[in-house]
Amino acid sequence: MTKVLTAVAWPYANGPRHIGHVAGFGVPSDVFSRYMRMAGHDVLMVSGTDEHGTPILVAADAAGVTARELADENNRVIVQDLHDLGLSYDLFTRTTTRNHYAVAQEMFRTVQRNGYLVEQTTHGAVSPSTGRTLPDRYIEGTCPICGYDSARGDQCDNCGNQLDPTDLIEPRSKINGETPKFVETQHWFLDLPALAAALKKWLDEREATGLWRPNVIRFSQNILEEIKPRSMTRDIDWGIPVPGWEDQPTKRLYVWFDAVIGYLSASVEWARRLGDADRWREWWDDPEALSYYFMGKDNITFHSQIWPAELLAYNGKGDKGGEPGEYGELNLPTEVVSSEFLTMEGKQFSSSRGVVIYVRDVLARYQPDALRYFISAAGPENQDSNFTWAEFVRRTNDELVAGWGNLLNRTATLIAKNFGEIPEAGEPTAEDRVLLETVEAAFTTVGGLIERHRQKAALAEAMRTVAEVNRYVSDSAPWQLKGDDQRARLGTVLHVMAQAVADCNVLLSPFLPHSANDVDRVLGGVGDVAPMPEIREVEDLDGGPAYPILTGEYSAAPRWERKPVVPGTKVGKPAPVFRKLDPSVVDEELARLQASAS
RNA sequence: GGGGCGGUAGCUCAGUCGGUCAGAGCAGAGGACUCAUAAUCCUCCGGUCGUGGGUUCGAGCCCCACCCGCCCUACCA
Repeated sequence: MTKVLTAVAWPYANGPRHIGHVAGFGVPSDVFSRYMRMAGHDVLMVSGTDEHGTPILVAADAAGVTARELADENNRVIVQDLHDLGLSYDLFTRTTTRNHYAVAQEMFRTVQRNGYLVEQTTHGAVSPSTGRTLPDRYIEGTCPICGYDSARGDQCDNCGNQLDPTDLIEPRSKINGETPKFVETQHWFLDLPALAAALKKWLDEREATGLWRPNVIRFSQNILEEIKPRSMTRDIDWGIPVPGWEDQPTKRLYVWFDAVIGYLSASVEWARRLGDADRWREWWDDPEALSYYFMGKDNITFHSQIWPAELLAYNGKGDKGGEPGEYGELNLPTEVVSSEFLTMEGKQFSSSRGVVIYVRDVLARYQPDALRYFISAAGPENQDSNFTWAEFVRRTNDELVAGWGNLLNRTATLIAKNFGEIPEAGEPTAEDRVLLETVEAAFTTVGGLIERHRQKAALAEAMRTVAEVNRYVSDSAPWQLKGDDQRARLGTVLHVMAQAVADCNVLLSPFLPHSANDVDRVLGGVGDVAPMPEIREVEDLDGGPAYPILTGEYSAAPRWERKPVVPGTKVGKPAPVFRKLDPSVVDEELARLQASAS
């Protein structure tokens, strides 16, 4: 049994999340975790909402609420979405807990003590009215190169040149239009160059495993070449106070410095809530433990450079040496599993332009497993992929309903009509044996593919197995086995079908957990194939405000192997598990999209 | 500008060590069956693997150039 940390990207709480987000980190991390648990590993799956940073402040100002109020609201929406999708977090928390503040500050202090945080004077833009940092992207003005009047501080969208905000002619704040003030300001910089050699060594070792996706390892190695110190504090009054700068309430930790620490702080919180406060160390301090980080490609920098750099600095493993802090020597990521981007009807998702489908809107109208199926079958695993409603309807109707759902129905109906319970198997024929061997072999192939993060291939293999069973049913034609003299053969065929369907259900359960439980009930079980997360309202462990978490008890998941069906189990006439979609939903959804985009 | 990814059947995509690798699903045509949410099963149709060179006994696969699309470029997260 291996300790496996599934570290899932933290959804940013400036609004509800769209299906591109859950396609990138949510569903793949859950499929992986569910499978690894079934394969006998000790999985700890953690995440939470990321709630600091400028965009949340800006959104809160626009809504006339405080940043905390906005974060509270979006945290709830996101928790509900992830719950409804059936994502099996051991703990889904948030970055505004006191526990997280304490862990982030401990990391900062130790990294600082080890010498990897250096104070530097820099200049940046601030808003004169609020004193807050104005990030480059929040400044616009006239491009000095092409004269475009809405160039951003970091780049001109018209001519594509990279800019410095001080280059802009007549710069103005995108937030309130005022003229930014360029000031000198002190910040703590993470000394990445002092960690570059250690980072390179770690990346080279990771590359040598051959397991990382080519895009990810190449990109990670590439950005190492132009490594520079990077500021880990900001002029902002929303975020985690900077240790040693408590007297300066407008200086806070950079949101990314603390967000990645969430993986550690959530593990700590999980252990504390379990009443076994040091339990998290089994995933973090034991070099044998494995850790997999799931995210979209825009997060690679932070997971294959910033976070490992923080860990190396904390461990005292850079050029400047040092000693680990109270958390001990922490494990660096085993694998950064980044996905690419999902596009929406051929266009990039954009909340501001209305090119977006929110998770909750999909879940309000369609089954969660229909979305999970689409994402698993056609998601942006190794390259960008496109979501279209037509394809969503087709995948649901032709593959989920017509392929898998129909196999279940014909099996259950035949059993219900002829026996009312799963019959005993008689002497198997060669065909029976071949089918059962084929299905059983799929545990190895599908499992191996999931383990190597090739979920599209894994699901395709599972669905190919479903097709094999459908073929067996057609070839065996149990509906033609009518006389008393054929009753024993009929029983055997139906027994084999029941076994094969039960096996397929286990194979599909990491992808389709909700329906896996429904399928189990159709076959006379109690629906305990795929444990589900629950939302729980909890007190902050250290006296902060209460909040909802996502957690669950997943140890009851079945093993990743054949579980023999039990003859005599009652099977009644089935009700469909999967809902077929009317083709008209394509036009309805496209009209909806059109309306929101205009 | 720099870096990266992709361009394979009408559509969506597999093809991980250069040697049955020219594939799957859908769409289209025909047939079988009737247990099943008109689902299922079988057969057929279908490609100059972006373009042009090169390496090799042999190239979707390796090298070079070019065309097209997308992404990243680190003070958005």
